[in-house]
Amino acid sequence: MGITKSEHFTDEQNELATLAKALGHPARIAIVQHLLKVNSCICGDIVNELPLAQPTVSQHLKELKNAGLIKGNIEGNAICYCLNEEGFNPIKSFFDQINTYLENKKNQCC
Amino acid sequence: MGITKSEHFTDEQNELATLAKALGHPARIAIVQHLLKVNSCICGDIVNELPLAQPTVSQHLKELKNAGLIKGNIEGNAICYCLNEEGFNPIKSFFDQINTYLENKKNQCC
DNA sequence: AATTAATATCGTAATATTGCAATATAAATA
DNA sequence: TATTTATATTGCAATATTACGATATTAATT
Repeated sequence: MGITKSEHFTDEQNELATLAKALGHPARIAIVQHLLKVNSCICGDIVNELPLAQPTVSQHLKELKNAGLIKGNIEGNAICYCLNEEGFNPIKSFFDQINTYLENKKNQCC
Repeated sequence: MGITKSEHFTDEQNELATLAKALGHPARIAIVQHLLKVNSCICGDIVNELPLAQPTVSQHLKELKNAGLIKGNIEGNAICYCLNEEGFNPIKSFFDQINTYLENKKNQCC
């Protein structure tokens, strides 16, 4: 990302940015969309779904997991992934604020 | 970002990722939050608000503008920025989907 | 016209991200 | 226990992001 002065921002700002950044790649959007569709699936299904090599998918899954947006359960020698409800809460309330604002403000700029 | 194979993903996935990436930095979250609070303000106010130099802030504003999340109106020799309502639509409907899903699914993983 | 004020752009160093081959790990199965 | 299957980790090259000093641009003011 380059040099980021995260110490100069609030915890909330850093948390929201981390969540947004986790969603800031089409492969990770595709993973979330796939989990929305199938509810839960093993890693191999996602590898088949995406146009990327297995290590690359594994890395994207790791980033989504680190951000708290998905969770993985060991299931035999496979790992079953699904969305993590609580992980979306901060970003959900952020967009709720924005939506409420935009609905009331009717977009009058300057 | 490194090598990103955006041609392998759908337009929707690329668009959502672009919007999320634009919000994936605490400075840009802070800018959006500030605009939420003051409705609109000139660039210089944002420079004073953030712990970053003017060229850096200008660059962050440019990225938010390129993503369509804010717009800037020339006002004398200053530029007045505010949120761009339509820009948030794709990401809004994406999170609406996620919220609807999570409310109905009650988070049953695997 | 020169100066000031506000913002953008350029250039560049430091750092982060992306992608994947090679390899490691861990569980199931033969 | 050797092999297969599923996933993660390592290492590295290519590329992107971040930050900011220096400088350019543009409009207002003197």
